[in-house]
Amino acid sequence: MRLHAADGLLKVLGTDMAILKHLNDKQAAAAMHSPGPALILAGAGSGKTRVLAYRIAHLVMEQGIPPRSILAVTFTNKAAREMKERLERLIGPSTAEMWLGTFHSVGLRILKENSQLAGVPPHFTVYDNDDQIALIKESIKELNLSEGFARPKSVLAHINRAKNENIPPTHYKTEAKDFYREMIAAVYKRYQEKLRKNCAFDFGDLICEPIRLFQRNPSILKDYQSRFIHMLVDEYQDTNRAQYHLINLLTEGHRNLYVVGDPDQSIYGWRGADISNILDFHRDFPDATVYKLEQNYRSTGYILKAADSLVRNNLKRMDKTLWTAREDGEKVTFRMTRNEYHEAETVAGIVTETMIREPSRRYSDFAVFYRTNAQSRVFEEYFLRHSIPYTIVGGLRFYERREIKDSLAYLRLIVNPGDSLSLKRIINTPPRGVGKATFNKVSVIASETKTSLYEAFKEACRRDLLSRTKVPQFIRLLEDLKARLDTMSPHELFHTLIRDSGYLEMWEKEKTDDAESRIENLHELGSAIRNFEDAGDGRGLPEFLDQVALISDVDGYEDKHNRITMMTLHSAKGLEFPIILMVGMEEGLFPHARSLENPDALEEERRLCYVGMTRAMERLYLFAARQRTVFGEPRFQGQSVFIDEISPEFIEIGNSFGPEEDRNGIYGSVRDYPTGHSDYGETKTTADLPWRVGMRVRHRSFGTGMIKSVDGVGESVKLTVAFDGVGPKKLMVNYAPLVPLED
DNA sequence: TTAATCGCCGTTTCA
DNA sequence: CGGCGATTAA
Repeated sequence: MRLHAADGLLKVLGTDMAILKHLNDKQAAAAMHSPGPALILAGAGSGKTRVLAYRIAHLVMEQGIPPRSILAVTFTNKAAREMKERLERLIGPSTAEMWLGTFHSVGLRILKENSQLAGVPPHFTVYDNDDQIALIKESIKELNLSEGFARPKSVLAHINRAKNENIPPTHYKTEAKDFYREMIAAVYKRYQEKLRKNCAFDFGDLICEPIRLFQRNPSILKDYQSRFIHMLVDEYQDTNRAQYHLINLLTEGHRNLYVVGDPDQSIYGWRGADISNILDFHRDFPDATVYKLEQNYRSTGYILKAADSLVRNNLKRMDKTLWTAREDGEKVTFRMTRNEYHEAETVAGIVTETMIREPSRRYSDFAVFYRTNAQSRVFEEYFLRHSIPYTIVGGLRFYERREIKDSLAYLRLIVNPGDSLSLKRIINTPPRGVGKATFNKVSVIASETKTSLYEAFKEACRRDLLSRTKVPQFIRLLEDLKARLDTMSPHELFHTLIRDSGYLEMWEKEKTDDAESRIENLHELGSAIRNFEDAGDGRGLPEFLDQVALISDVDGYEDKHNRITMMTLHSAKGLEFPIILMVGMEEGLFPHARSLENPDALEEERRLCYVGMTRAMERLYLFAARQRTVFGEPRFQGQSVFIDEISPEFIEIGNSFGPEEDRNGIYGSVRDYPTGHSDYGETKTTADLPWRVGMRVRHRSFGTGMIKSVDGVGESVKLTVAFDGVGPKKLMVNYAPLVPLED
């Protein structure tokens, strides 16, 4: 039965035939599940994305479900985009009618479609973390609380947690047991009022507000319920309470809820993810069919077994056994290094050596995973210095840079003049003669007239209070651009704005390298806007700003460049690489110190480690540093418990020191590492080494050659060797199969 | 009002 | 070590 003509592959093949051909039995059964609730327990690398795609194809092509009646939620925009491309190939362009996005983008879309009922103008703003902090600081000040007691960061954590559980300020207040919680409740209330005054939503609101909208307008909910006949949720183990609530509302009539997930990969507990959503799925849907996908297609045997032996240490766990038809491959390797510099060097050594030994290798085959973003710096420096191509996913995000946030604030203000936070950010950037005193004066006008700050500044201009400042001409510029919002192209508007507001000039006259790169970033933002525009269907500035707000780290990541990828373990979810190098495997860093006293948090760290390990297809290396500089102070932490928890038969444990240091034991040679600038804490000199310029050597694959130069010290020595007939190669003696040639 | 300097403080992970 | 807020000087 094929009610919907489509142009994709499956039109010719027959969908179910294709499913039987391209999926294994378990996958096929899951993809062809008949209506009603289903839980797909999909282990790492078990092909869940494929199942999800074929499931949707099956619904459309065989069950005759119109694409517009399908709502599919993924974890990142990138995953959504990939799913969309895949489906397009399978079923053709009707894919465009489906709702396919992240929870946040779906929430945003619902709110945009019903902005009036949600009580905001259609061009509301989405606030990010920094905006949230700024708003909370304002709230704390206004309530005359001290920032020492009400620390903005932890207040935000509490508020976010409440929103993750769909708890509104009023409810929070009645539950508040102690003084601290009452304080939080007060800030939460004030914060929420401020959000509305600014015509803004935060991330939590993108889930909670649709829920509220539906509860207050049952007919609207009905519309969505009858529209979306099937709902599919990927990464179900990472949904939070509020999302769970939203899912239940949307599916309560037809109960066609199809969720895919893996409890062992739940790593967002700190973001409110509630693992019991998946563990207790059978309680909510006793009639649900459960499908288990346990065949792993990604990793070699030892990698999989090592990861499995680790995660088995968790007590709160659904039992499952992943297996692979692939060969055992190489054992997982653990290496203790001297310090973080030596760690970077060792990692780089393995990469370059592998590149030399295996000619078909590309840099993009490698990924470095770490627990915290701060760890990337050392690697970045090392790779930069040694011209090893790399790319970093996440970290200081493009859209979080100051110049970008400033320009976005300018743009937001034009789209949403109610956004007082953005106004506050840029009213005196560049300096326009608006200091504290002036600002307060205008704030008073705002509260007297009960308008936004922007209106208040306009009013102040009218009253001629700001003639000493550059505000009047600035306001004129904004008004002018606001009027041209619909006629002028977004990138033109952007360029006019940063030019005429003096923002660009502010950086131009600085003439530092830093300022120069900021200007480059501004141009890059300009082209990002232009690309967005060119991508089509009349989407303008407001849509651009929405999209920017929901962008994630991995969203922009493309592996087409031949570079080593570096990212946090959290960003690594859903990706895979032939060779993985996981660094910083030290107690206190990974598992992180803050999880050590809490068993649940420790289990989450362990799952995070599991996620990282299972990204590896062929080889997995783990590293720790014996000494690491934290807060500018040297710290010594032992190797991670996770190393000890991996069954010894799957892992080979060693260190990257010479035998001499090894003899000193773990802490024995501490004083050998001067805190000064002696490169890698190494005390040996090149004189100790057998390698000398001019010496002849033999390499297993390159044959014989002569040493041209010797760089570095100790066993981190790098040699440049001119091989006879092969040419010059850079090698690390540590890893290169190199022997001196006796003449 | 603005710029410069001092001292404190705290590190996960993110849409 | 680095970022931010508060304090001070111009």
